[in-house]
Amino acid sequence: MGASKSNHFTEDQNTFAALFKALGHPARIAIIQHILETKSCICGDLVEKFPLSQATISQHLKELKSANIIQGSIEGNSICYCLNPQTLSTIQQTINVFIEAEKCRGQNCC
Amino acid sequence: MGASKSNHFTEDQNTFAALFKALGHPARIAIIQHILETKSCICGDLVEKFPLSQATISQHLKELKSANIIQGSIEGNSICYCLNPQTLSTIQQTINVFIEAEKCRGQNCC
DNA sequence: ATATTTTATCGTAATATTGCAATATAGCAA
DNA sequence: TTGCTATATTGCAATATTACGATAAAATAT
Repeated sequence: MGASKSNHFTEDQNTFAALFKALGHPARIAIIQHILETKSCICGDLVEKFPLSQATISQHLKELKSANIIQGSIEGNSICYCLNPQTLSTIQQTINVFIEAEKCRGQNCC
Repeated sequence: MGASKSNHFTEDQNTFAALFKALGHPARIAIIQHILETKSCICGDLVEKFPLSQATISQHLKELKSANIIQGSIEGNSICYCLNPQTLSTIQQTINVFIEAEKCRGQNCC
């Protein structure tokens, strides 16, 4: 026991959970904010900006990338990561669905 | 090492990460969807609906509650959990800020 | 080719999460 | 009170995540 029983849930439930999970770490939120503030996101910049090792930053970038939240392209001999607007939109829609459903729910019991 | 270095990040970054983290498990997404679909959310219902033990369900409810995503009120000798619209709204706003900033960013490098 | 720079991966340790059985707690019913 | 029902908590095992040093890999520069 201890392993997540993801096979007992729907594909959507697993997909949404994976997206939110990828956002569920302050370093990864900070990385996203850094991408938004500066034009590019080069791993080395983050290493200077945050008190995390290069290996750790690289790992967080990998997680954001495998969740399709960011995408990278080679730029010189470094890599530029950018946000993937489509994935952000998917996350936005998920939250919107929750909020709309909540509005249509009528009187809550609490 | 291994502990999250949350003290090195801003309060906002930690707050947002905590909210997303709470949504980062398929069972917790499923619980939210169940609350939205049915009028009430009583722990026992979830135990019947999902292949998880009562202890596990209770633990997931506790996490959603401590993230302020749901709130509970006593109903007979069971407890009714409802969504907290304010917290959903906070999450929505966070995503919206990301998307707006991305739109204003101009040409991406990737 | 060799050195330099930049990012990725490996190996490992510390900590956190997930899940459940067992038990505790709280409210209701009789 | 005693018993019943519903949820919470505790304790523990299995797995996952976080972090970093060391090293590898890939591209550029000399």
